Amino acid sequence: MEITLTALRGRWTTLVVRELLRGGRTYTELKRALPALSDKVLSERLAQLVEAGVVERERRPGWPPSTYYRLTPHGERLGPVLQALWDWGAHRG
Amino acid sequence: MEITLTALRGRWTTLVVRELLRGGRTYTELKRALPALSDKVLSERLAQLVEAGVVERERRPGWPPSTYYRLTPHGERLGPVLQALWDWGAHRG
DNA sequence: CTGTATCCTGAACGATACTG
DNA sequence: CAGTATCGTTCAGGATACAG
Repeated sequence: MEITLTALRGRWTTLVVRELLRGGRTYTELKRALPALSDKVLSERLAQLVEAGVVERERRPGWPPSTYYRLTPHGERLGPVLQALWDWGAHRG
Repeated sequence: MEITLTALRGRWTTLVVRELLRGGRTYTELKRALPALSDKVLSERLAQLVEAGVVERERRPGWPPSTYYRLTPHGERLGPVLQALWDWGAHRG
């Protein structure tokens, strides 16, 4: 379970995952969807998620340069779990 | 969902909740169960959880002084959610 | 026993500038 | 376009001392 804490640590990490749960995205698309994140933070979170095996990174050849991010199968399995977490938060206690 | 992030923010928060999912605990019992946490961190996390409506605090009269912590109904509902998170982490994918 | 006060470290964040 | 470099800020956390 320490694993989970390491994989999802960071204030913005789950929001990046949420964006990718809706489908693969390029760097620019993620940036537009999450304007609150600086380039630095977005890059750091993506690298962390790749390292954790949650996200897969694919450089695309051609011009303009493009990098595509998508969830791995492991990352996809995070969907219902995070949904449950958010539902809990939306619920008045 | 920002609510969830605020309520559970902090590296140790979910571990404190996990301990309380097994039943109410006094401060000393929590401290023994989570020896990695300094008094300061344990107090801070408990105060944060009380503030978030996840945990209930009850001072008990008599000697020695004692304070009892237990999950609120809202906190109890966190059980299966966190379990799912930990299961995800335990699963190599 | 159940905390609070103080001081310090390190991680995450934020803003701006710059490169392949 | 997709980042890295740099610098400053903020905040969770660790250690120790002390108080109600």
